[in-house]
Amino acid sequence: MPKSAPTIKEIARKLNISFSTVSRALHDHPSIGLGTKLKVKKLAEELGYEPNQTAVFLQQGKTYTIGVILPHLAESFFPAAISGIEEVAIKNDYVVLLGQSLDSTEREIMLVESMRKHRVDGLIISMAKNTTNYEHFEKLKKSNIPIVFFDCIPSMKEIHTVSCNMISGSIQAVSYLLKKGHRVIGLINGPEKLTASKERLEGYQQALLKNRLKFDPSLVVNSDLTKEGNIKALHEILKNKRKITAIVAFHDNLALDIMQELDITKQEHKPVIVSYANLPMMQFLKYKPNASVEQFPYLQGKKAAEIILDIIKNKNNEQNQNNAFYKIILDSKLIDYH
Amino acid sequence: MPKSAPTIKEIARKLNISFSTVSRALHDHPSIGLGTKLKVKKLAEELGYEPNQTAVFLQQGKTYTIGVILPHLAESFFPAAISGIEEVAIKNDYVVLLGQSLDSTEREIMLVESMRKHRVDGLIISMAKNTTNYEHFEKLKKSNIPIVFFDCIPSMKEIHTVSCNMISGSIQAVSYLLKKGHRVIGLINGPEKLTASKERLEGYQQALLKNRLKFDPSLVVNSDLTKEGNIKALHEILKNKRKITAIVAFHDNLALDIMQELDITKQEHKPVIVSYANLPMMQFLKYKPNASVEQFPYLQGKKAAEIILDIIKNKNNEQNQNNAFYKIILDSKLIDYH
DNA sequence: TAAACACTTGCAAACGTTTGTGTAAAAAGC
DNA sequence: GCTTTTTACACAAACGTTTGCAAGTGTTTA
Repeated sequence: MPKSAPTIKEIARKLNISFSTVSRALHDHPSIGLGTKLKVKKLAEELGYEPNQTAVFLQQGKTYTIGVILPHLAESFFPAAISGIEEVAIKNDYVVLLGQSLDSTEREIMLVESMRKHRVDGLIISMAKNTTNYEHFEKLKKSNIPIVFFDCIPSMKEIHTVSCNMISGSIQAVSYLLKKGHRVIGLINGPEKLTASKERLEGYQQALLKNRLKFDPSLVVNSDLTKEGNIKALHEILKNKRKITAIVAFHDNLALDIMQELDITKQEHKPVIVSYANLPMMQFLKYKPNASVEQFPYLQGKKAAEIILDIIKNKNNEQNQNNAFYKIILDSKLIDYH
Repeated sequence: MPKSAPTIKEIARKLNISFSTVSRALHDHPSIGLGTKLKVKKLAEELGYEPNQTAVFLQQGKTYTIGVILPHLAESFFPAAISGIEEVAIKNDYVVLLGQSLDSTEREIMLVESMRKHRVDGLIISMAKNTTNYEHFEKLKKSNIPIVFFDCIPSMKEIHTVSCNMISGSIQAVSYLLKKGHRVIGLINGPEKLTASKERLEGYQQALLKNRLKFDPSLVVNSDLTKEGNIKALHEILKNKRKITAIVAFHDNLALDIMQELDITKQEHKPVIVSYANLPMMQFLKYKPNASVEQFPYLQGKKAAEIILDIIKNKNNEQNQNNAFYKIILDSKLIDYH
């Protein structure tokens, strides 16, 4: 029968001193005599004493925990982001509470509630794709729990955000193709309403403009990002009257889907493809896009964690009167695989 | 200036009743009058009251948190395992504290300490690959924090474990190759001391035995699992006097490395390859092993979580006298890609 | 009419800390 | 040898809960 963990009171009793003295001794408080300090520390060591953090949490009103809610870990973007978050958290003696929303708003709400109950000091969230109601986030703000959004960000006012600007990467992607001589470049984009899609389109258009080419809306199609949707989008775009020699694909996965389809249907002139994500698995692939836009998930996670810790630490300063909101935008970058 | 969260005491003051009454009212304690019960609940709702869990934790000596420590999330095995864990955790109103050891013992120790300080109710661990000293785990056991190990398990007595029996999968893998007519089958294994490696070898030998073939030790080489190590192992095995027509590879990643190398060095008769992991990315690959052994990470995670919760919940029963230890072994299964 | 009983509610201790304040004894000043 | 300062410790409140026990009503029973 394992005895329960030793407490300060236990040490105090055994040493016949008050438990406040024990507490101070363990914290090297200057008003404690060297002798007792040593005695206390020795006994604490012997008993394997560890402060009960839940008590400390209650006392300090802090849990040294940051919550992270994201759609899922299957996409390699998120493990990378978490690693960035964890790195910063560990350095600051914080700990990471994880929840996957699985892109379900309902589950996201539940996770937010759960983390609120567990009194996380701050929250880092990549929103579920189809969340449109932000009440649960508002409630969180009212609870005085700071949030930093990254990657998939709600369209709310007065929030802290970290994101990666896809426009720059898109310009690079299209410019890359233009430089290679392509003039009829298709864009298979994601769902129209997504910010991510809008940014890709924006960059696509800007790159054309820069090169004094006219934007042809018929060269842009949207996919719902399922495998069938991707294939459908591919065939749709190939129907274009003009001969498409290159395609910008919303994501590496989409790129792989359509490359497979191009292969299966034995297209004679396969278009050159560039996409987004720069998934780690790409290094293993023989047939892959020509280039892919890197979104620096690790860095995004790191930044988000730094911000949340900064907010947490300055929470009680006069600083918080100064209602400034972080809005970090990293630049994406095209990675050429050849 | 956001006001701090409302407490039971606040509600009590506003209603001019004692806070113990409030507490009981909120918990639907039978001894509280219906009238006050309603009053209390109404006001609690209005104020947006949420019990301060850290206080509850302190009171109950539980945190409703389970810690998960694993090497890293980059390998898709672990996100799947976490998903299984999270699923069970959520259903039981538990929450998941995550830490990546990055296969560093030092970091693993730090994480264990950190989780212990945060008083997780239980811990699920996939050990760092090169951890050989188990003091930190022993200390945990002494602290009366239950642990369930999965995937990579220390060779300790009296621990709870969930693992996937690679022997069955290995037998299937080799049998698969034998059925295809291969008689000289190489095995590129992982580091010799790993249980995972031992099990693969064991299965390899058993399959041969079953088919009355003699085991030839020269057909087995070990790799350190770095890319260079994998390539080196490939060339070493190909030097064999006998003509190797098939290879069993320790892991899909190893398989991909050596397939790339076979391609680069333009071997005329490429051996057929089967490997382990059944990585999700395989579905995207055109050139991949013929088959791969699935280890059911989601299921392993789920089982591990179910066990840890069972232990936590029965901790104070007389049950814990009965020193039984869970040892769940799932069977692996060969997945044929063709 | 007193005793017994529900039914409600309040009081206070407990969980394990941290920390402000009070107070002895020891050291210093004169 | 007296006051003053310093040193080293104890006391107690607080963080927000839960819960055993006591106590106050009002109602039923003998």
